Amino acid sequence: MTTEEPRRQRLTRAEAKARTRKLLLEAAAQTFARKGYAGSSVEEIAEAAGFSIGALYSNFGNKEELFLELSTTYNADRIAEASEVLLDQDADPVQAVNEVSRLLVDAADKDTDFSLLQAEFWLYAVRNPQVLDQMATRMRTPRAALEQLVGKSLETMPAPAEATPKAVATIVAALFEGLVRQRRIDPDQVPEELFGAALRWLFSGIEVSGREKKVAAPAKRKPAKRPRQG
Amino acid sequence: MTTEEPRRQRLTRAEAKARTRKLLLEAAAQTFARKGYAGSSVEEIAEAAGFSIGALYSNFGNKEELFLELSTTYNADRIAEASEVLLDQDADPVQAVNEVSRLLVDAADKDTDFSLLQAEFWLYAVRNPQVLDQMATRMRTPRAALEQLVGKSLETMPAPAEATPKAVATIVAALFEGLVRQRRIDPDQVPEELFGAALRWLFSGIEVSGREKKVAAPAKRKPAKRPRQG
DNA sequence: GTCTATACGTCGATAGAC
DNA sequence: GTCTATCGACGTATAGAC
Repeated sequence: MTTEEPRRQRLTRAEAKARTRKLLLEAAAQTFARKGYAGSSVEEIAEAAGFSIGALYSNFGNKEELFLELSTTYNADRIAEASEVLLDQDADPVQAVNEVSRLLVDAADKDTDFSLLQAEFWLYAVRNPQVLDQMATRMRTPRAALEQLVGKSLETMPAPAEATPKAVATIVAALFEGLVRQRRIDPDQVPEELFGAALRWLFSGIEVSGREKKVAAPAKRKPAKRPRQG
Repeated sequence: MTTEEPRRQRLTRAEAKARTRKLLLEAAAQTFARKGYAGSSVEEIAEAAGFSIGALYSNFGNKEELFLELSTTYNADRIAEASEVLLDQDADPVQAVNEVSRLLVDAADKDTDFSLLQAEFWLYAVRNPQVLDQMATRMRTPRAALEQLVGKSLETMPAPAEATPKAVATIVAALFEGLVRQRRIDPDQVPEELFGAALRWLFSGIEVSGREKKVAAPAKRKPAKRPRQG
């Protein structure tokens, strides 16, 4: 056994490095969240992962590349989870929005690093225009999922023309983000129910606005909907 | 003239220092916004203000104290302006909310440092619990002003019991903050009208929710309102 | 009250051993 | 592929001249 050829002991060669990368990225997430990008040293990150500085530079070009790769993979992971949940809702679309918001609040409370990292990513992007485009692009997938969910809700009501899925999705996302942030400063001021209440009021308001204007010029709607299920 | 006693040339002694402090704080705001707290050096700040490192340390204990004082004075200034505008509205409370949101969007677009600094303050506060309390305290004044404005709007409609001024003010603040942030990443996705639209829908939704429940148990209200004006 | 010079530490990144 | 040792640059904060 011990004299076996080193060609593939277990599949160690490539996998060991992948494992190191993963551990380094997790340590980076923790460290960047706690100390910020500029406030975190590569030594700190490497130590938190149980490796040395050399191992870090063997896996990432430099500190900035590590940070940018984290901003990609970290969000990609969350988005994968969230998108599944968002699109897997068969129940009332309106109720689904409520449930989703509940799930997101839970996640935000448990994963205390999340909002900190998002703030770091946002700051970095705003300060580095070329990264800003990347971030806008990455946000497109989860945003599309949210738009789809919101769109389904809007179809159940006589929404006004201004209440496009895109516009309402933007409002919902902003609302959520803002409330999570406020909640970190003063949890008592932002109880869990507030998320659901805000969404209910928002959609109720959209509905009555649509009703007041009667049927608000639905001419642009494509008639070819529900390609399945019929 | 030149041999005159130096007791008070103009009132220079105290005022010169105050002027230096002010210039340093302005330079600090700019630098912290552009580079972040940890990413900014005291030398950079001092240079931007046209002074030396020594002058900075002569006016502030250290980098952290400069940052914390900035977080106080900077917000105090904005709050003073905003509060005036918020409480000076004699028009329709509902319309006033719209106008205020318009003003705030304008301010956010012009003062590009604002949201960056707010993000820095928020991150610093979340990472330093003792500072978090200070921040929560400082936010009380502007929050009270917003609550008052929101409260006036709510009095004009049959709002449900859950729609307290405090709760709705929290939602409005979160909405605004979230939209401003989104707008920095992708301005096209967050047009100016979206702020007003979101607020109209929100308040419309609150109104119909209150109407559906008829008069929603206003038992908790203290009868001793309007101590003046009667 | 402000400036110049400097002490002292830390950080990012590299080179070479294993 | 990872670790240890180290270099050069930069950062905070202080001391003393003016």
